[in-house]
Amino acid sequence: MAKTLPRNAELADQLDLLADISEILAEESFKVIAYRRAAARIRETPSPVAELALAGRATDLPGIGKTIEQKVVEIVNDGEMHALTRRRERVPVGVVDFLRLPGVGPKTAARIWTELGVTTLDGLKIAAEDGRLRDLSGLGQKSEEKILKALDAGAGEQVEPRRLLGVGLPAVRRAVEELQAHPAAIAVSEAGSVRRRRETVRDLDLIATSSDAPVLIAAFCEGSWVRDVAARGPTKATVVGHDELRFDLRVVPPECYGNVLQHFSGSKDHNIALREDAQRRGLSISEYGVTVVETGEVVTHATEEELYDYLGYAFIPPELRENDGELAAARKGILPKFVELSDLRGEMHCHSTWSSDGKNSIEEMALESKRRGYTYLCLTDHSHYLRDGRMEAQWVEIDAVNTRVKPFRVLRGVEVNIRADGSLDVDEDVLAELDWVVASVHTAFERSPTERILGAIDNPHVDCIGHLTGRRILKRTGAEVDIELIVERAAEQGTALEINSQPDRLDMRDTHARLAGEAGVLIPITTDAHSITALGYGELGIGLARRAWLTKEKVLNTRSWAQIAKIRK
DNA sequence: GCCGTTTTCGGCCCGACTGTTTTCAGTCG
Repeated sequence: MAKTLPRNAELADQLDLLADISEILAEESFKVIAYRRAAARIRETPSPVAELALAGRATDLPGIGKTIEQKVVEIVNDGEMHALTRRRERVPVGVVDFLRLPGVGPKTAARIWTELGVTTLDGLKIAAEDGRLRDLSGLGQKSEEKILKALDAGAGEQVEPRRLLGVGLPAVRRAVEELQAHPAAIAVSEAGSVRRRRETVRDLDLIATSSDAPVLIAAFCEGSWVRDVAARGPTKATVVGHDELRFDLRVVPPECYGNVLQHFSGSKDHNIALREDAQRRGLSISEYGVTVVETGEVVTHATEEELYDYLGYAFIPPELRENDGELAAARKGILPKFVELSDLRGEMHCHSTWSSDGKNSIEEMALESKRRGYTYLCLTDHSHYLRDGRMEAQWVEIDAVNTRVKPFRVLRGVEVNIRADGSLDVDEDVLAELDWVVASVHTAFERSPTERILGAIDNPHVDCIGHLTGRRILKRTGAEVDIELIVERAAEQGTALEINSQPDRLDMRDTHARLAGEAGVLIPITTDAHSITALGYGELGIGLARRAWLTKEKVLNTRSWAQIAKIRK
C-alpha cells in the first residue's frame, strides 16, 4: 500500500458529522438517516472500507450505495469529503456541539445559531445566563435551566461514559435475581445491550411482569444496591446504584411480555429493519404488539419466540440482533445453533503464581477448573518468568499436580512474547517440547503488528495467537492489524486465534471473530485468568462468540484434549 | 441517499415524553 488509508472509524466520524450538519441545515431527513446508517455500518465492518471503496466493492455493504462509496473515495484521493467541506463552510463548528445538550436537537441548535447568533458553548452559556434562550418560541424557562445546568456540569463536552460488560452483567444479574425473588414478580429478564452482550454498556435494562406493578416498582426503588431514584412512575423507574450504574425497570402485563422484551432488547437497527420488513407485509410493530394494518387488530405475544414465529422468523438469539444478516437467515430458517457456556471443556490460556502477576498456584487453578466441569487446563505462564531452568522446574510441579487431580489434566504450555522485531522470546527447541504455545504481542503495538503476528502464525510451534490486537477496552484501542490477511494465514497454517474473555480485552472482537469463524479458523475461548475467580470470565467470551455467530464446532475448546491433540498443528 | 415479496420510483419504524402549547413540534430511546 502506497499511502495510509483512512480508518473505518475516521470515515464513520466524517459521515456522522455530515449527518449532524445536514440535519442542522434542515436537509432531506432521509439523507441524514442514510448517512448515519452508512456510518454505523462502516464502523462495524471488520475490513478497511476505504480499500473496498477503491475496489468498487463498498456497495456490497448494506446501507452503502454508489454515492456514499464515492464520498469515501474522495476522502482517500482528495483528503476530504467535498459535501462535508461545503457544509462546514456554512455552519459554524461550535453549533454541532449543541446537539449533545439535553433537549437540544437539530432544530433547536439551528435556531439558537440563526436567531440568537450564538455559535459556541461558551456563548450559549452567556445567552442562557442572560435569559435570552427563553425568548425563542418553543423554548421556555425550563429548557433554559436544563441547558444551563448541563453546561455547568460540563455536558456538551462529554457523554455519559460506557462501562464494561464485565461490570454491567453481574450487576444486572444481581438485580434480576433480587426482583425475581419478590412475591409480586412473575417473570423478570435483563434486556438492552447487556442482554445482547455488547462489550460495553450504558444503561442496564430490566423487564418484568407482575401481579402488582406498583409494589414491584417500590421494591426495585428500595433495593439494596440503589443510591438514587432518578425517576419513578407506576410502571417504570430509573435508579442509580452506588457504583454509578443506571438501571431501568419496566413492568408490563404478561400477555405482551414478549413484545416488550423484544422491543427493549434492541438493537435499534435490528428493530428498525424488523419493522420495515413487517410494514411491507401490512404489519405494524410496537412494544405493545403487532397491528394488522388492514383490520386494526392488535396481536400480542407472551414470549419472544411466539413473536418472531408470528412474523415469520426463527427465534433470533439476542446476541445476534445487530441487523447484520440475522433477519434474512432467520427468515430462511438457516440460523445454526450457537456455542454455549456449557459446551466448554477446558481452559487454554491461564496463569499461575509462576507468573509474577498470577494469584493462585497451579493446583488451585486446576481444582477450580475441575470444579467448573472442565477436564483439562493449558498452563500458559509468561515466558520471561520461565527462563534459566524455571520452565523445567515448573514441569516437575505440573507432573506432581497431575497425579493429584487426575483424571483432570494440566498441560505444559507457555505464553510466549512476540518481540518488537517479530522474534519469539523462547527458543524453538523448547517450544517444540510444549503441549500448547500461545504467542502474544505485549509491547510496541504500533511496530508492524500485522507482520509480527503473521510471523508467529507461520511458526510451526505456535498453536495460537493471544489477544490479537492487545486492546484494553475504554483505555487503548490496540494494534491496527490487517484482520483479513491474518485470518487467511491462520486458516492456512492451522494456527488458532483466541477469544480472550478478560472483561477489558474481549479480543478478538466480535466482527473479527466472525470473519475468523467463517474462514474456518479454530477459535479457543480462553479466560487468560491470573486467579481462580477470573476463570469465570468465560461467559463474556461466550457472549462475544455468539455475537460472532460461532457454533460449538468452530470453538476449539468444546473438544476434549485428546481431540485437540490430534488436530493441533 | 438507499433500496426492492410495491424492483429504477416512491417510499423510508414507532411511541413516549417534555415543554410548550391550545393541538403540537422536537427530542429521545
